[in-house]
Amino acid sequence: MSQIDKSYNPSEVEDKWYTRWLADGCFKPSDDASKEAYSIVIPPPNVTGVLTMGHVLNNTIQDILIRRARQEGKAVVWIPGTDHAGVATQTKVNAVLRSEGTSAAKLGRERFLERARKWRDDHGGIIIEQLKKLGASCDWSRLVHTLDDDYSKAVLTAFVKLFKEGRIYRGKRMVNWCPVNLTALSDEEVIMTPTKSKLYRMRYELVDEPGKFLEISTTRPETIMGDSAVAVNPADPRYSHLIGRKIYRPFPKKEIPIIGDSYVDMKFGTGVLKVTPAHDAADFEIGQRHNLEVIDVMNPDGTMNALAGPEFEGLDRFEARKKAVEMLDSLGLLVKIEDYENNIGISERGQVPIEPRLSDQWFLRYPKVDEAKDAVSKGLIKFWPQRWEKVYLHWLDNIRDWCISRQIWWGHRIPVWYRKGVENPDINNPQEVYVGVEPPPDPENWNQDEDSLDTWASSWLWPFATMGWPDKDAMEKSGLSRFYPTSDLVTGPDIIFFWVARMIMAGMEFMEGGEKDKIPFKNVYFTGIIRDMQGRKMSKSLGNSPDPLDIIARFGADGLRFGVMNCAPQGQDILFSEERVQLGRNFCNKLWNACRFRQMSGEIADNTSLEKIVSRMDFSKLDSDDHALLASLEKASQAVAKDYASYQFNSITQTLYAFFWTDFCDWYLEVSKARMSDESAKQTVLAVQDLAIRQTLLLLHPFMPFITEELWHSMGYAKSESEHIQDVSPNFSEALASCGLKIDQLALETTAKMQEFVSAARALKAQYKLGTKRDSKISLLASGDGARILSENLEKLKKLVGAQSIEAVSSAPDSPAAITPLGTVYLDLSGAIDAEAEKRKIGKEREKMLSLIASTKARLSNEAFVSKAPAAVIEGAKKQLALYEEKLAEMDRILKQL
RNA sequence: GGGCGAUUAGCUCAGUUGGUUAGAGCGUCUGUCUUACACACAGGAUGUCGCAAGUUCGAGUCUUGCAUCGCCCACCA
Repeated sequence: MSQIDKSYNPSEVEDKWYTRWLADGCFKPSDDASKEAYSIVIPPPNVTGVLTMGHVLNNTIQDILIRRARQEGKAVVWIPGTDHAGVATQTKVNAVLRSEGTSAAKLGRERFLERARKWRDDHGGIIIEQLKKLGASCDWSRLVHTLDDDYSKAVLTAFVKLFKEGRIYRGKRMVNWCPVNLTALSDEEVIMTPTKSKLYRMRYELVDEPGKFLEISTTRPETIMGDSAVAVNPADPRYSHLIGRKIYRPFPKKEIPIIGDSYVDMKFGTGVLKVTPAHDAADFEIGQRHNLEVIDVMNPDGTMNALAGPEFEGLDRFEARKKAVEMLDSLGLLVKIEDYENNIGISERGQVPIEPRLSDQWFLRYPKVDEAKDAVSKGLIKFWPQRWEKVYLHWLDNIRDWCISRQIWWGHRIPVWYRKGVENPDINNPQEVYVGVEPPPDPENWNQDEDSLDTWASSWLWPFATMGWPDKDAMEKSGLSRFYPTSDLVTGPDIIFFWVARMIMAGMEFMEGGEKDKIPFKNVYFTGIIRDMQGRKMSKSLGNSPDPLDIIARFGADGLRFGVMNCAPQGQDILFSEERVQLGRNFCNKLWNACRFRQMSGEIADNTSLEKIVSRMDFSKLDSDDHALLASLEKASQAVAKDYASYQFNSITQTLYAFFWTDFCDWYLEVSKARMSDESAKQTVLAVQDLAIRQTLLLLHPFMPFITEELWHSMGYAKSESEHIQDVSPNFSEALASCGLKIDQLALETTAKMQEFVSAARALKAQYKLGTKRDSKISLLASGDGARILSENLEKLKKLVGAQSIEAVSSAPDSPAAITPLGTVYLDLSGAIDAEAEKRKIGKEREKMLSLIASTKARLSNEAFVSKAPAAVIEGAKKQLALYEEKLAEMDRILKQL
């Protein structure tokens, strides 16, 4: 053991221990088959991303769970990995290429992928190093990336299986098209955003009745050219007679039918809807019902094509909108323009409005939907907080097929090959379409599908594909049978559909055994979202997103972790500011200095086990403060265990903070200062300190791994250089009991009384500006067991109050007074008492006391209360009243004397 | 339109089965380098617990309604 430094230097300590932990293999699971398994798979961050506060929150929670499980002696593994983030990465690489004056199209698929891989390797893995700085104790030897060969094989295996089951199909459907990234997106990747726009009222002329018009409202005049009908509700008396007649589409001018469809809302706008099957999902369905022509007037990039007419061709869709309005106006067909707010679907990646677009895509009919619902509703998988169950079930109840194909190259290419030279190959004919994990044996005769898979169609396999699935040997090697299902999943509710729900379905679909063996995890803890103090989401553009690495450099990883966890109630959003971290940093410093004080107080004896420390105590020297401290610590340990069971992390930090700062440092260490001058008690007091610090370090370790490990060693708790705090059980009560140390719970009461006494005496001194004087003369007119407590604890109390003497007196001196549980305390001012001030003070307290007595009396004389309330409550009220009356009498006595 | 969450001290939040005088951190005011820690210590000030009704002997806590803020879901042009 070594003398510790004057101030805590986190960066030095953190680097030292992280290196040691890696070298000692601390993050690898135990092979001991008798140990209970505990596992977590990390939500894979984007491989080219950097650490955000969201990651800090999420991974700190996982690390806490993981480290606590290690302390409990489980075989623990936390599997790390990264995600290839298809569209996001391809977008970034495209931008790089653009800046170099080239493009993906110019490079071609192979060269583009080469380039993207290089970009990934150059920028990738930063986040992994950052997670290490945070202290994340992942088993890094298991690092998985979704584009690794083995993982890719899992993705393709899943595809092929689902294809063979008939769950994957290809079809021409309306999809969400991103005109920036030129790919289809799933419904979940579209963010509905209220947007200020315009509602254009225009009029179309009836063909058989020139001069007669129908008024129609639209927000998208640029799609007029794609109109193939006008629809009204058949039940609408205003228009039903028009059904079957024709109307002119203004440009390109053409006769189109008026149709009746009950989809049309009679109450909206004019009750007349223009139908553009190629550019609106609802219109497409109407078109299907009425066999309407589908006129696609746009290019994939959102510019207008030749079908839109020569005035429009080549124009961007928003330019085309302006142009269309101008044309309507000049034709006299524009009735009015209103301001209007509507929901527009925005591409999550491209940040532009998506375009409903008809295209050939691959879809998945989700497997095992009912099983996935049951797993959660029956409690096989528990959600924390539970309310997310509703959200989850609602989504599954309304689930629609998943568009899994993306028109990008960065990802898993769809494992489907079409025989060369076959027009419209039949997907069910193996002669014409080959589907397999391995390419066809004669690749020269086939063309592979150009699309790749949605990234989530790879990450939904994460809990088992990271454990070697589908390869039997790899599964054996990584211990799938042992670590799957995983224990806990920690993630944000924003990806409950993207990821959580899909993983559950994937587990049910691909894993074997009973439903209990198939589920991917037993608990899902949903974190809140980290926001700034104004409640805004953190974002790069707002510049309100602090760099966690910078915070770690200034406050230490432990301070960051503790500060974040301290303000993270279960599932509520977190308003983050640096002050939170200061709290954590300050707590580290408190811990550090308490240990320093312990070291300065006396040589550290054998601290290598709880039993050894207890054996150093002379039980007869234990006084009420020792008992109270240990009782309080026992309570804290139990509260912590209970909070882990319900994932109440902020409650744990609060419990430990309060115990250590208030009970241990503010009271016990101060008390120790007086007691340690008594040589006969000193060793026992030091042993109690050692015991309390040891237990605090153990309980704190999951939250603050670095400083606790450092102190574990420097305070001599480690049995050897190679023992780590993560391997030591945090169990306290049973361990104490087995050492024969019985804790007197009643001591808590005695200590509480002394604390109140000290507090009151100090306040009295402060009132007379004597707060800093150490030589005050104090008298106590004792009540109850006050005299005994005073005499037994005289030295301590003198030191704590800052008194030269505390004398028990039998009659009240003429001095300022305060009422305490030990009796009435008097401060000797040698006659310099300010009688008026005293009267005011006591008078104020007396007022309060009178109202308390009145309300308690009223309660007790209430027939209904006395007859219905439980006996204990009534008894409590009576006791209370007696106490109040006693105090009142004492106040009256003091006032009279004044 | 449907669902969920929040509303407690100047700020951010605890308050888990309804039961003594509602707590913490930060901030603020006063004093202090008191043999660990000024990232600290001691003391003080600050609350009709969003509003209204109800249940109950008793409500910050349970019920209903309302208000404000936030989030999620939903094909009204």
